[in-house]
Amino acid sequence: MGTEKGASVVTENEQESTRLRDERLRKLKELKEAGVNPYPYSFQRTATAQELQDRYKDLPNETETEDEVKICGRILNERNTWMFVDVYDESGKIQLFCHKESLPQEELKRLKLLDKGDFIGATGTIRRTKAGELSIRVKSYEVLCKSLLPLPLSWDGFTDVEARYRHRYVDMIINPEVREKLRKRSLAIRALRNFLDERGFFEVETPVLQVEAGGADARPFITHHNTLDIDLYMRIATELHLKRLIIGGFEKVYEIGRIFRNEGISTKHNPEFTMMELYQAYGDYNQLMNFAEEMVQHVCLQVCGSTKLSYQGVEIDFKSPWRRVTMRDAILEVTGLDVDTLKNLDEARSAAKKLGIELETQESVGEVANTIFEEKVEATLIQPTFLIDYPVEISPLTKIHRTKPGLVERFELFIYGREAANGYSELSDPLDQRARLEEQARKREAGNEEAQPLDLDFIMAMEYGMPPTMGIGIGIDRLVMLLTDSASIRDIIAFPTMKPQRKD
RNA sequence: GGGUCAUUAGCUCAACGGUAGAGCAGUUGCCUCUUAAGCAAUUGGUUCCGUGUUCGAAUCACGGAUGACCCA
Repeated sequence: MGTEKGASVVTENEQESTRLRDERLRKLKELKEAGVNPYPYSFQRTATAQELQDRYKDLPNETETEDEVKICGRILNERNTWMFVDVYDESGKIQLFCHKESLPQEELKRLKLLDKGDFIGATGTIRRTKAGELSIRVKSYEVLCKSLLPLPLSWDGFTDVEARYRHRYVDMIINPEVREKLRKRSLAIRALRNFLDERGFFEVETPVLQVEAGGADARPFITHHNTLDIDLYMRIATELHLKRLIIGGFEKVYEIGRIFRNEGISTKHNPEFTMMELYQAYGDYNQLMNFAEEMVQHVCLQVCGSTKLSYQGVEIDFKSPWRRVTMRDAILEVTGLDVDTLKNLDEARSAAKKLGIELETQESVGEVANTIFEEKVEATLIQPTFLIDYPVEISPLTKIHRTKPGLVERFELFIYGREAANGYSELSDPLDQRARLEEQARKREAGNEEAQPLDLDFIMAMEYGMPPTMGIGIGIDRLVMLLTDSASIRDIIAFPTMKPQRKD
């Protein structure tokens, strides 16, 4: 089979016998024969590694204490034939000092049966060595788990990108920054949730399995319900259900949920990702931009301790207020082209061509304008920027602009040249909504797989009446990428989607 | 979807058409000592898979797999 580095020890469904694993099996057997249970049930520690480091930070070198502690964790290094053992728990590292004068003869000999990667629980007294390392003079220890596979511990690190993502648990053991980034992700989501909860928002959960996957321009995953014998789609947005909740009488709702889009995989795209969408009745997109910049700034402060951060060597400042620029002005600034002067599709297409942009299926001035923006302007928006007032043609769920014909009251937030959020004054006119979704359905018929389906139940809900509403979706993964200075979305997803290894 | 590059021991990497190697880890022995870190000896390979070219292929060609980066 085609193997890859880091996985040759374990193939998909079988465990290859290897000399390194066999050594450990031998030790496992010897432990059992000595009456040791290598997989016991629990261990009561009295302190974590970091607690001890903090508690004894002023203990001078070459000092012994009588303070007895019990610690546990995974062994990641050993020096001088198991005299010094580095044990790591979630909080950090503590060194064990296993001296023949402190350990019973039998346990001293049994150290040989340990390996890096094993879990151990140790009891002993606190001391600091002459080299300044806080240690535990071990009086006794017990094996808490015998590991069978060797960890990729090498001075040069565990760097093979593919192996790291495929065996993320190993990556987490070896590379502490993996855990740190996931911790920050959790912190960011908690900060977001706290922010919304404090403002009276109601957290909801809407269906992942849907008969029609609407609310965004994307291709869905298809799945199948056996007893109903129907195909269902995995959601590509939470928008249409959250609006139904607004219609149902909730005035402030949000959902932080997994979204599935059947698209390519890249450093910025994972097929499943997390989105926060919120809807609030009686607000419009101007109010929403104020709210969004306050919210994102809050999350940034909570996670990074500052509104300024460095992303891939570029300083980004999340301090509000953020620049707001219309799509027309942004294009004008960068290209010198005023899209308001384009009277028809032909003019738009030739203007785009002059800018060196190749067009494909764009069938309206608005779509061409959006393409020009994406090609020429998007990458220049480094600091947080609200791009406002989008063409109606690409915004089927958005309310018509109150003063500018052909435009809608929509913004997208760009940071580091990437889309980070999308918000608008929600379309509440059911007749207009029906017309716009029918137009989308027409595009779908014409072969555009990303055009939105006609969700008749959603239209019906709208006909019962939806108050003026503002709504926004924020891509959590991309935000966390910024907050953790991660180049790849895979770095902030615990188990990113990987193509399986083919077996031949 | 297109291009470029990568894949060799558990990990990190050499070898560039002529006997597959190193460091680390592993094993054994000595040592009760440390901070990449004791000393000595030593094991370990489907060179990602397949088909060619060649007297001879990790190396060259073609096809495939997976990944990374860039582009659309």
